[in-house]
Amino acid sequence: MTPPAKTSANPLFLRDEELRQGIEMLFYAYRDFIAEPDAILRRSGFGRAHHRVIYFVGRYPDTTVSALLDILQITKQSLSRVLGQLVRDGYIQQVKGPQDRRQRLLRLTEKGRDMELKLTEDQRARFARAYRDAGVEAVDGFRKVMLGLLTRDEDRDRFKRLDNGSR
Amino acid sequence: MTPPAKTSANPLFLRDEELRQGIEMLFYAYRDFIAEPDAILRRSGFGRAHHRVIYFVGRYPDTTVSALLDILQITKQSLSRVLGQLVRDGYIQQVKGPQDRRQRLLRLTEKGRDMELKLTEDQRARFARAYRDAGVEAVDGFRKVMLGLLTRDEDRDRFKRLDNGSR
DNA sequence: AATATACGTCAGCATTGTTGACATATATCG
DNA sequence: CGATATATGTCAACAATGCTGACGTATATT
Repeated sequence: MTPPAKTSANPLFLRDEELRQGIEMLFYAYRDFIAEPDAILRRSGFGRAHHRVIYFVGRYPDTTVSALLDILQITKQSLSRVLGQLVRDGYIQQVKGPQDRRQRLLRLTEKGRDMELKLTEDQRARFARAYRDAGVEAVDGFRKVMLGLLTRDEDRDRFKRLDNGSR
Repeated sequence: MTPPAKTSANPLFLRDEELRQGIEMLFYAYRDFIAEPDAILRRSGFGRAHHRVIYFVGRYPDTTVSALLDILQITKQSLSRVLGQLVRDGYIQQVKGPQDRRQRLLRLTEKGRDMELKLTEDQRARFARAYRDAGVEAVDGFRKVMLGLLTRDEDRDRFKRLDNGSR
């Protein structure tokens, strides 16, 4: 009838400690991950939301507004504000969908591409270093856990196995 | 003199693809990670910033304001706003530091503890599921990579190896 | 022809970050 | 002891980015 004790001999406590470490690692990693882009954006008069839009438009050229909304999980009004600025300032170009002419397909301009590379430079370097130091096996474990954290299968599907063609 | 081609035979492209998948996994994981707490907070009239304060005060009882600022990496004015609300609403209690009486040591009240558990319930369940599905080896890799992503050694030091006492 | 969908827009509000300035209590140093 | 540094708090203004609600237009589908 005694409550679970918080000692290292208690497996329930160990488990909670492990889970909380995960929570915190995610917090710290994300905090550090956005620090450098945020500083760059600040100097350019933009914010984190602009970065996300630039990133995913660069990643999925000719994507639709709906698809972008589904990725970002924000309202169209929130997206509209930053997207409008990026279009007006010449970072993103909109073209009517060839099949469905209601769509506005999004793509980066040269200027947008330059900005995208500048913004993700630190983030890519950060992953390059972490991956290199941890080793391929650890990277595989990292991916497994990260995918397990996601809510939707459709998001997991975005990460098809990397193939180096050596078959 | 040809530029690097974006084909699956090109190792540079493969590498960039791998790094970008890392970037995106972090984005999606974080997005999903905060969705449920955000919804709860919204109903309680709080925001994400309140969650972070409640979480870390719960994690490090009797921590100082400075230590909390160092974790959150925000200004004291930003912290002050949410911390003040949490103290006024009875979630957090402040006591003068016994050694250094300039300090205001922070700890959760019963009410604060309840809220903390409610807020992290989904996050802990999320990690429990991801860890279980991925396996212990993957978890180890996950931790290695996550720690590699951090900027500061002092943050890495927060994650001492888990010890199950079986030595 | 009616209805649904894709997208845009205006307006207002809340949260959360910032900078800058200033105040108080307490600790430390010379 | 007196000067200085540190820990914390506070007021004010501003910017970015979420949200809800309402309404409008163009195009596709039924």
